[in-house]
This record gives sequence, structure tokens and C-alpha cells, in this order.
Amino acid sequence: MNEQDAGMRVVHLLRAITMELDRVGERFAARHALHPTDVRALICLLDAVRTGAPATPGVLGAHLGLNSAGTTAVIDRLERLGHVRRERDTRDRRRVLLKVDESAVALGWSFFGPLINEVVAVMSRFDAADQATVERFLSGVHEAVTSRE
Amino acid sequence: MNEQDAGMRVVHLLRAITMELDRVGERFAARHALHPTDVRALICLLDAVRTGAPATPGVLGAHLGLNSAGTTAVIDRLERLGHVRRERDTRDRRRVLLKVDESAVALGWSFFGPLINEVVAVMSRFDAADQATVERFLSGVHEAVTSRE
DNA sequence: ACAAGAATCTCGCTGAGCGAGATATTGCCA
DNA sequence: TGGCAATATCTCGCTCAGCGAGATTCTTGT
Repeated sequence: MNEQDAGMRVVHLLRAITMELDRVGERFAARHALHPTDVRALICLLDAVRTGAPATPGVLGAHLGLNSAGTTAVIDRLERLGHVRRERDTRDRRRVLLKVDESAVALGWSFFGPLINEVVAVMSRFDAADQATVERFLSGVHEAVTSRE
Repeated sequence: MNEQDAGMRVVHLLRAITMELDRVGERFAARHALHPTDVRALICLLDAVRTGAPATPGVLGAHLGLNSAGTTAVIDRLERLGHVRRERDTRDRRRVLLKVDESAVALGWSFFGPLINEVVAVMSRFDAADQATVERFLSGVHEAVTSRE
């Protein structure tokens, strides 16, 4: 049980959690007549709302790894469902600003709420110092994985 | 900074890591002329090899959430690339056993190797007790997320 | 034997996402 | 100021992953 083994086991755990969260997202998508990509788009848009960053098709498409045609299609679907609406930017009239509807925020919470509750429940089994350890570890993994080519 | 907040931050970290690992998988897929689904299939097949469980189209399709037609298509693609081959089960001749080729195992390692290294590197910044804490936490999350409807 | 059921495959179709190019707008620079 | 390259978004036509329905092959209980 050396540290190499622990790394291995943790990788497998992270992978298993990742796959399971993907499945949760897919089930959520199916239950709300959304595609997995639409869920990812919704999450991205809600992040933009949280951080106050302006959401545009260009930013969204870059985040999702779609080209402009695919991005237009995603936004069309979300707009048809009433989750976002397009508004021309008055400053730069080439750009379109994506306004997120209240229904999308509610939808987001119905997705994340239960997950947050479960993770809070698991966290509550640890004392403050261990919670901090977990957070530092996940931050480290996040940075490591984000800064890959 | 109460425990609710910590849970929230950890959920966001897990989500961010999940999304980033998805992107890693997608980049890996693109670089090897695979579809994201094919990568998931490959991982599932390698798991079967590791655990010694027999891999069949039925099991694979169930894991991937595909119907039988889609499953056949995935296996066709992997077989065309030489990563698996079909073999009739001699015991139950309705079944097909999926034999994983050496090239697929190598491919799997080229995917997981770097990830394992990075996680091991992050883990090495923690002492044994904290590593155990991380592992316990991830196990808890895994269980919680797995046992959802 | 034969019917019911199980595992896999075939066929035709829908639709997500791509490449290429059209359109509208801005900003740089002579 | 006028023209041109760059930027943001959208349209069109196509490919192919995955679906539903049903065909095929084999097993098992009676």
C-alpha cells in the first residue's frame, strides 16, 4: 500500500465518479427532454450568470468544443425550450448576448441540489481539518488536469 | 466558511474535474480516430480484462447505455481498428465473447498513464494520513453517487 | 419436439455536429 | 474619410452515431 498504489486507487475512484456523474447528467437530460450537450451548455451558462461574465455563442461554443454551426443549434434548442433568449449587444452589434431564463436556473438547481446534499452528507462525516485536506487535494487535481495539453 | 459552503465548493470542484476529464477523453479520442463512446467502451473492456469478467456485447451495451444496434456499431468500429475481435462462446452459442487485443491495452495505458502520474504527484504532497482521508472521502462520494435513482 | 425466451445482428431513419461559405459589423490604417 | 482585414454569428448540405423494430440463431423448460 505505497503511494503509487494509493494514486492508482484514487485515479480509479475519480474515473468511476466521473463516469457516474456523466450518467447522472444523462439521466437528468433524458428526463427533461435535453441532450447531454444541452445540459453542459446550461451549466456553462449558469456559471456565466454566477460570475457575471457575459455569455455569447462564441464563448459557449468554445467551452463546449463545438464549431459555430453546432453552437447555433444548441442555442436554438435551448431557446425553443425557453431557457435562454438571444439579444443583440448594443455596444458591438456583431455579438449576441445569451440571457438565461429563470426556468433554466431552477432546472440547474434541481440538478445540482441533490448532488450537493449528498456531498455535504459525505463531508459531514469528516472534521474541519480533513475537509480542508479534501478541498486542497481536489484543487490540486483540478489544476493538474486543467493544465494539460 | 461552514460545512455547507465546503460541500458546495467540493461539488463544484468535482464537477470541474469531471468536465475536464471528459475533455481529456475527447482529446484522446480525437487523436486516435476514436469516438468518445469508443473510449468509454475501451475502458469498460479493459475493466473486464482486469477483473477477469467475460465481456459480451450485452454487458458492454448495458454499461454504455446503448441499445443493441448501437452496441453492434461500437463493436464494429473497435473491431475494424483491431482493438477487439468477436468469438462465439462455445458454451452458449447465442453469445459473443469480446477478446481485447494487446493494442487496446497499450492504448489504455497511454491514456491512463499520464493521468495516474499527475494524481500520484498531487498525492505525494500529502502525508499518509491525509492520503487515507482523501481515499475515504472519494469512496464515500462514489458510493453516494452510485446508489442514486 | 416445441414454445418461450435470450443474445445478437440488420435495416431504415432521425438528428447532432461538421466544413464551407454567407452576412453583418467593427476597427485599423493610409 | 474610405476601403479592407478581422470578428461574430448564422445558413446550407452532408456524414455518421444511435434509435426502434424486427429478423436470426441458439438455449431451456416442459
